[in-house]
Amino acid sequence: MSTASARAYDLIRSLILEGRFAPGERLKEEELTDLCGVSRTPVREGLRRLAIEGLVVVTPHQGAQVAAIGEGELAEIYALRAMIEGHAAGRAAVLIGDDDITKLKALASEMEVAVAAASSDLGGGAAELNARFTPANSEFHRIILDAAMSPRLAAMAALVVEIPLILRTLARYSDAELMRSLQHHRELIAAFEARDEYWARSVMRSHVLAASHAVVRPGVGRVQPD
Amino acid sequence: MSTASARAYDLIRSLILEGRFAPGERLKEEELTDLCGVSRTPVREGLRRLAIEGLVVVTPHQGAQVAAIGEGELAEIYALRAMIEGHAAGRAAVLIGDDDITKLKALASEMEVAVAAASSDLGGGAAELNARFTPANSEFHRIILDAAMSPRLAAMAALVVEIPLILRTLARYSDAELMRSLQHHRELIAAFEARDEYWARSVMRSHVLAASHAVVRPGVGRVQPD
DNA sequence: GGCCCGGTGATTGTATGCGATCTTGAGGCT
DNA sequence: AGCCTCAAGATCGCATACAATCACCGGGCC
Repeated sequence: MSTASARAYDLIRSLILEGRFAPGERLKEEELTDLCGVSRTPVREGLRRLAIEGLVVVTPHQGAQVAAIGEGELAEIYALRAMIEGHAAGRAAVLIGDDDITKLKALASEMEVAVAAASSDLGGGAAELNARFTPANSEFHRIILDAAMSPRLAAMAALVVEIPLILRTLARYSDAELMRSLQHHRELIAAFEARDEYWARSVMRSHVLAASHAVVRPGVGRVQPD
Repeated sequence: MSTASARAYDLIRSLILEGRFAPGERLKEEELTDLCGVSRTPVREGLRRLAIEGLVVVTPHQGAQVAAIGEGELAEIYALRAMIEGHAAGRAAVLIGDDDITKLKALASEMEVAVAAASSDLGGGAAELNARFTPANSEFHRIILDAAMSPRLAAMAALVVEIPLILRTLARYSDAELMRSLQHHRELIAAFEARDEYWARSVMRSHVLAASHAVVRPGVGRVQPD
């Protein structure tokens, strides 16, 4: 139990990402105080941090509420994410170490196993997929981001990576889209091993934009062209 | 005097940007309390905000210190800035209104006048340039960013726009570089009037990358290719 | 003489109290 | 009936007090 502020931040954040708070719902500081077991001061700090990450919005003298995002906004977020993570992948291709590539391979395998297991027993597969695929996928992307060795880039990524998670969209992925996602992971690893930053960036962009189309269906509108 | 928190944030921020605190210098909360005339609580909030914007770094139980950035880091920051502001310019080209374009023209003229005045009376021109050119330039970029209508994009820009200002690099611009900068402004306006997002993005990228080379001299290393 | 260790001062982290501001509801006026 | 006004309740913002932690320094031990 290091700092109370970190605990408040982590707890509120996970509650939001788990969907325990509805988008737009007002978050009263005192209420969160009871939930976290800490005082209002660290709660406030955590809330401000989340506000900057875009998970909540705070309006002066009115408190915080869970961020609610529209379709067009989501499309823009994915476009930004493609740009940011593409850039990160490009840098990572130059800077990444062999040990990290090894980890990426392990994670790619794990995701492949998860998808295979989910498609074999149909029905209850979605939940299991969320439980096994999502953490590995997050870790996969995190390793690449860390390999880029740019704290500012990481801060930018934080602004756009977590928002889509509020919508927990994985269940809407079709089998074809999942397979394509797995192939993207393998292709990224190949690009890293070739130390080809342009290739890595292109694949990552494709990866994110493909996910974008899986989430915001009718057509994502403007897409970042090369 | 709206909120004390905002005042603390603004004051500390401007003090850092004015160079009143040396990079790496430790910022004690109580000391800032005296400077701002507010309590420690809003000072802490402002400090955390600045930390996320990258102007200061806070280490637990050790307080905050002004961010110190190296050459390589600066090059990376400019690369990110080219990417972010380029994207913003592209979006702005589609979304910007005629009134904003009018404002951009006025600002471009003002900067041209400032440069002309500075080059006529040589010597003390640099200070005047900083006083007249820099605010107009900041406003110019801010209008474009606002026209992009993406709060997350604006948040990303905040991460990379202000850091180079710590180094107050304008004095190192050569006359040729200044002229090129002015031409970029005019070309950007032309791209906006043509509603050509690709053109606008390219020009903005050029604009930022040119500035990058004016600041980190020996060669900025990797540059974001098309 | 160098290194480890504990005490002390300073500084940050947290809790709580008070004042300011906003929201909400009822009541009166147009 | 609809709108405005205003008062009560609730909630946020800020200040201050207390607790936890860390850095520094002097002394003892190896």
